[in-house]
Amino acid sequence: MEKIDAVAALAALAQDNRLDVFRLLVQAGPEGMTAGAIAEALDLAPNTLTFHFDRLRTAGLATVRREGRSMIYAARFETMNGLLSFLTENCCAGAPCTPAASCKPARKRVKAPA
Amino acid sequence: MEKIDAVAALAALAQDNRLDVFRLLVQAGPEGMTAGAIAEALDLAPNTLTFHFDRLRTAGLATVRREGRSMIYAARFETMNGLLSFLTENCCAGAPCTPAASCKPARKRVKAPA
DNA sequence: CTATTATTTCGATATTCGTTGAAATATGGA
DNA sequence: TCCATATTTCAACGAATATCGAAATAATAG
Repeated sequence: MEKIDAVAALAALAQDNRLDVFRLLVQAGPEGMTAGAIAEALDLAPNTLTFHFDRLRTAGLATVRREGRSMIYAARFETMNGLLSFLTENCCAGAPCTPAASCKPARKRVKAPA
Repeated sequence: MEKIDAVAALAALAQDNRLDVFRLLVQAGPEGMTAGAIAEALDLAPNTLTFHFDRLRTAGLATVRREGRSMIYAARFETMNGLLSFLTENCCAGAPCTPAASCKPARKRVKAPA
C-alpha cells in the first residue's frame, strides 16, 4: 500500500461514528449489512450515514451493492490488511518485528436461507 | 487502548506531513531527533512543525525533551503498539487472526560519540 | 398509476484543520 | 550585556469536515 492510500484509510477511520460503522461492517463479515440496519444500530441519520459510507468507499474500506430497495455495505478486508502492513512496516522501520499484522474476515455468519 | 484513543491516534497519523514526521521519528528510534533536523529533512516551516508535534503528542504518539536550545522529539512506540492491537482486534472481530501486530523501536542507531 | 420504503443528493452551517507571517520566548555564546 | 540560534505562540485565513433539513431518486407493493 502506498503512503497516499494509507493516509486516506487512516483518515477514513479517524472519526468516531465512521469507526463505529466500519467496526459494524467488520462484524457483519463479507455478507455485509444494509444501510438501514446500520443507521438503526448506530442511531445515525441516513444522509449522514451516506456521507460516511462515501468516505469509507473512497478509502477502499467498503463496497456497496444494491439488493432490492436496500444498499448493502461490506468491509474490504484487503484494504484494512494493507493498512496494517503499512503501519507495521513504518512503525518498525526495517527492524525485524512480528511478521506483520494480518486481517481476515470474521467467521462467515450463517444466515437463515431466504 | 480505548476507542477514543484509537481515534485520536488515527487522526494524528491521517495527515501527509504528520505521517512523514512520525515515520522520521520512528526511524530515529528512542533517541529521537531535534525539531530543526526534522524541519530540514521534510522542508516544513518551524511553526507548522510545532503544530504537528502538538498533535502527535496529544495523541500520545510522541514525547519531547529539551537539550540545549533544541527540542528533541521521539516516537512513543507503546502507543503505536496499542493502536495496532486495537485495529487488529477490531478488524478481525473476534475471529482468531494472526497473533496481533507488534511494534518495537527500530534498532538503536549507533551515533559517533560526541 | 399511486403510495411506501430505502437511500441519496443538495444546500446550508458551525467547527475543525493545515498553513502562513510576525512576534515572542528560551538558551547559549561573544 | 548584546546577539544569534532554536522553537513556540498568536492571529488570521482558506479549505475541509460532520451534521442537519428538505427534496429527489430508486425499487417494490397495492
